[in-house]
Amino acid sequence: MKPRVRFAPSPTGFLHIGGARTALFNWLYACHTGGTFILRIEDTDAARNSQEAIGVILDGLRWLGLDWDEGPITAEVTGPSKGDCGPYFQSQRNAIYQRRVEALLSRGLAYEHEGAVKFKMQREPVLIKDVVVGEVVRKLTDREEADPDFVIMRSDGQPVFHLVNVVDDIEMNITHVIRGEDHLSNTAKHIALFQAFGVPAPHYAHIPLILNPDGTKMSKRDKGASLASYLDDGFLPEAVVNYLCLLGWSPKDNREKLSLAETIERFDLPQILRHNARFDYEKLLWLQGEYARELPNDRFYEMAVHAFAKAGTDTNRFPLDYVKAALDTCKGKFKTFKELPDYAGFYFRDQFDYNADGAKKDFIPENKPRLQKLRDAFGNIVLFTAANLEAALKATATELGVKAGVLVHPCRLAVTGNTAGPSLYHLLEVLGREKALARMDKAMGAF
RNA sequence: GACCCUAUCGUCUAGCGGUUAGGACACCACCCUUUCACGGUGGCGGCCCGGGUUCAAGUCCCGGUAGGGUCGCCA
Repeated sequence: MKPRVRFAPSPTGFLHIGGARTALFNWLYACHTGGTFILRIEDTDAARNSQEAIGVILDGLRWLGLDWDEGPITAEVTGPSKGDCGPYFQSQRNAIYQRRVEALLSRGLAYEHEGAVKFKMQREPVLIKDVVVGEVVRKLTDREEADPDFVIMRSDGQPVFHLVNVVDDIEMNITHVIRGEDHLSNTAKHIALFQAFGVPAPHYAHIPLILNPDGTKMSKRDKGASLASYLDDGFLPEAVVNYLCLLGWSPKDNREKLSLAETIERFDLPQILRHNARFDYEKLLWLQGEYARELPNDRFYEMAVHAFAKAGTDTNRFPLDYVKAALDTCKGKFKTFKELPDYAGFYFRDQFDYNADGAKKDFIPENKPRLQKLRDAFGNIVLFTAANLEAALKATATELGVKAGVLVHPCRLAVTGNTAGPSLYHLLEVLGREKALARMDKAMGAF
């Protein structure tokens, strides 16, 4: 029988990076084994569910490219779905839970208590066989010792997580439960429930958690906790996926950058690490740079234009050839697309401030006549190309008896306002004679 | 408080009883270079502590310590 795995998030309004990694590992395992990946929405807590919150989950998974074989198609709880085990929203499966609870009740395995229904939990330790962690003997805690039973249906008739989780795993024929290690202790309850229903428990694989850089638990508020923040910050999903694969799993051959196909090929449950991992933003940034550099041009332009639009710059007001030429000078020189509007904004506006440190260093009296001479040399160029600009600048430098850098720095600052940026000669060519010379003229007034 | 999991450079990791403990990110230096980035070379830096077992322990066992998780009519 082919594995059937599921990602079962609850709609809290955001998708945690750790949840995304759990989804990824489930998806990878399904792909690796030719199994089925199911998306089930655990929206039993009516108080904090909303269609928007569900949309966040679907959008996040789609952005990462984690397509599901069974589950909802839209964020609408009564909307269409794919697969034969629906509904895939737990809020729509109440009759099923009701029947299961009644079955336990009638067999004396559960009982009513203050309007709620409690499950009769065994007092003996439970053996959890985990593919990742190994065999774990879970004893009762002191509080559980006092009352080992737990609520499976609230007094308002709504079922509780432990119950619905197990019932749906049974109903949906889940063979492998791959989830965060925060569920390991609860697994004893789940195993007891499976026994009560007379169904063998699935295989369990509890994966380590993702922690903050300082080792503390990564909660909602922490930087980088939300998957959506990576989309907002202009990361590439393939970089995020690649990075997430490296947290708690390793290809073991000293490689970091892996294609999805290779990862699917190599991924398996037993080699998942047992210890938690801290999130390293710098390493993600490095992978982002790796993927950004080799982005196909069409996608690069699309993302770049979008990044500018988001920053309030409509690049469509400029000729397409100009935009593309401008972007070509930037490719591979920045990492996240969020950086781009600052990096190359000078192509799309004539008003900008000069970098203060740069101005202090380069806009000094002795550079003014030099910049004037360079401006004149540029003005005499017939074809305003990078090669000709470079030749003119170097000739001018020789004539003045200075190194090229002496002219390069003030010139860059004059035409871009920045001390760093694309290749000077290429950006001048793209900018064109008129703008380039005008900006140099204007800068000389700032000395 | 109880129960469970974990422990290799700052971080992510390789390691499966015998290694000069390897790689990546970050950091530092140098090279390349008009800036930045890329690339190249080199460097810094680690087996949590204490007991065992063994000819031999990062690797196995026990204890400690530290970190994380769980014990809800949240999921």
